[in-house]
Amino acid sequence: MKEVTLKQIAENLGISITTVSKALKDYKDVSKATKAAVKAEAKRLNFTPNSFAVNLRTKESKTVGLIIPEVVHHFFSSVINGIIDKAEKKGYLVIILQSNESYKLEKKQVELLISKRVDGIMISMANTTVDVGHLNHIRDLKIPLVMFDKISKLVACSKVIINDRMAAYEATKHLIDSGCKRIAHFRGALLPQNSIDRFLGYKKALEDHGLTFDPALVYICENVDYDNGRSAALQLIADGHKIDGLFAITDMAAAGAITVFKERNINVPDDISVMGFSNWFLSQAITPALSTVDQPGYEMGKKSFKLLYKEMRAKREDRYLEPVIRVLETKIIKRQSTK
Amino acid sequence: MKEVTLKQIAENLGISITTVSKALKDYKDVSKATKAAVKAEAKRLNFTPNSFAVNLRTKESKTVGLIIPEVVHHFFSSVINGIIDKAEKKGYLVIILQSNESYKLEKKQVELLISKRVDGIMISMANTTVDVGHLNHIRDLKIPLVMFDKISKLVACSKVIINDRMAAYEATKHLIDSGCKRIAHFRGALLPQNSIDRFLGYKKALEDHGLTFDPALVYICENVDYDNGRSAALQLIADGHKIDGLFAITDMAAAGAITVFKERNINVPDDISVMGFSNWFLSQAITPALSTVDQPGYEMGKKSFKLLYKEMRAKREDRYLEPVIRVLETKIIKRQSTK
DNA sequence: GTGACTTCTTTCATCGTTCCCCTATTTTGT
DNA sequence: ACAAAATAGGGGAACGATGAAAGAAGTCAC
Repeated sequence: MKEVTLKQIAENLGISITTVSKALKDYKDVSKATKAAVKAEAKRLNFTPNSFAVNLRTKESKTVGLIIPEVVHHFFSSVINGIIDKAEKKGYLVIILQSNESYKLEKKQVELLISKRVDGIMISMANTTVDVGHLNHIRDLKIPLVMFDKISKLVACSKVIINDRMAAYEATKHLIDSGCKRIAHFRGALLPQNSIDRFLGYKKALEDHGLTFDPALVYICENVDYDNGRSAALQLIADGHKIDGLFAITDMAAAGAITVFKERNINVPDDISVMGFSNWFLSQAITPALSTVDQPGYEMGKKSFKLLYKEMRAKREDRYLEPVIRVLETKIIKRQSTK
Repeated sequence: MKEVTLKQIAENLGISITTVSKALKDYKDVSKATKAAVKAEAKRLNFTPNSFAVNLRTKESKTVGLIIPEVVHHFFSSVINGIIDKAEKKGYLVIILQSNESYKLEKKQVELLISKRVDGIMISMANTTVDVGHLNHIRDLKIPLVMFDKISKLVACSKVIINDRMAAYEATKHLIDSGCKRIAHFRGALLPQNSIDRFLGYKKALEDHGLTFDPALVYICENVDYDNGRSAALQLIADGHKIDGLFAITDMAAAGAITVFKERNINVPDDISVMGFSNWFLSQAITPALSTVDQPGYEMGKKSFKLLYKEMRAKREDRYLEPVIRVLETKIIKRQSTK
């Protein structure tokens, strides 16, 4: 039960280790006969190169790291899907870490990936991350880095995002187009940029279409989940606001609100039209089916890896690549929760 | 911009590489003074051991592989969550691959992980996997292996599962207890054992409670998703069966069925009570909220890694560990879709 | 003074590949 | 026929860390 190594094969065939190595990699300076013999013996012994040794020599591990806030999340798991699909095709494996929205953990994980010497890193920032020193550290070490979705302008690396502001603008416009005059907004916490951008898009859409923006109609959902949506909706009702439209920052929050409306016999969409954001499974399964903004998670994952891959290749060839920013298309999905 | 190595530190301090190595690992045979000097210099230069070299020497990478059918899936992403949380605490990283329910891909991925020399492998089988040669190959190589959820009896390794049969029995019993007399079942495809087990649990519950099992009331959902649930429900109605209960193999399928029932003005739970399986987000967000079986994904992930960890430790110490099977508790979650 | 012991440090061999740089041998050109 | 070039293969030093074993230096006892 010994490990099969190049040495083993070389001894069996009475040739040098070098020749075996070259033969297996189809170097031109080995004769066909030798190559054939080596390959046959390698197959016979079921030889697989020791990747630890290869890593050490080549200084590459064909492994990339991915840090995301949460795994159990429709959008992020779609991104993971896109990343590992694409990565596998290019011969890369993906190590996944989740920051649980914690800056401290995120920082530690970055260091961990660096010490593991992954060939590249992809990250979507935790909400609580304000200092980006750890991310710039990655750049300082010349490790390829790509950020997606939750990014920071303070890090000069390639990024893949959607235009949150425009998407929110379109979502709000859809509500306006369908006749809504007083539109509330359930926004996220103050920190992640996406939450701000979506809010700004909402506000801009109102202003551009002759509706006055009323800050009282904006509610904050700390975790943008189902329960948050419920409580914001309850608060909205308790506050006695008469609205005919709601744009919620996530589908979960929208779903929570819809449940509350149903409980209170408020008809969706006749009394209040509701727009969500993300297009999770959920949105088609609830009643009424939720109109929402499709956020292309899988595409984002694929694109992110693609950019990372280019950077890794450039690095290998000692080239420098100017960071690029890719903005992916979103689209409005009209279902039954809007007219 | 050179890499910092032991050699570097040794030269700076005018001592040998070995001493540096030992000092950093707190070997007892290095003087305190030297240790302090080495540590100071290491910190000053920001030294991190080259993990490639360490891997090669120690023949360990502190990395484990995980193969699952799908990432974008509430249950599996919960398992991932449990695994990487636990793994990280023990200093292990997790490489995730998804088989997309394909046997061919799964097999390739197993070989890939073996060639990458991960310290252990965790897997939940693809539905289409019947031959388990690739899994036994893992065992032959003495690589620690743990299977979870979708397992095979033909592989002698540790496993973490739920008792699908009993859980389905309990779910069906809940329907019976709430007064249902004619209970339909939306089952999964023929292949994965879970699907069979749940079906058997359903059948047994009927028989044990004096209800006759009617094969005509069992519908097959190929992908057990929302659309499958819808079409099965439509078929059920078209077939003209009068039922007062439905046990669907997944929450998604149950949600699809409920939508159809609502469209046809069939009241849930008054006319038909519905039970799902898994307890996804979804189940609390739809109307009526879905009664279901809670499947502890996070726990399963944690437990699986724990078992793998034990095996990896045993291997390092050249001990042999008898495979164990852990059966996790499920519980019935009563919501509004059942009486 | 010499053997026996500590205590600290170095030497050396490895892990398994890769790749630069040689040496033979054969082929080609003129 | 002989220099130049092409072909085939081998030697051996890395890569960076580890650890068994040997060496050096100092301490102590009798």
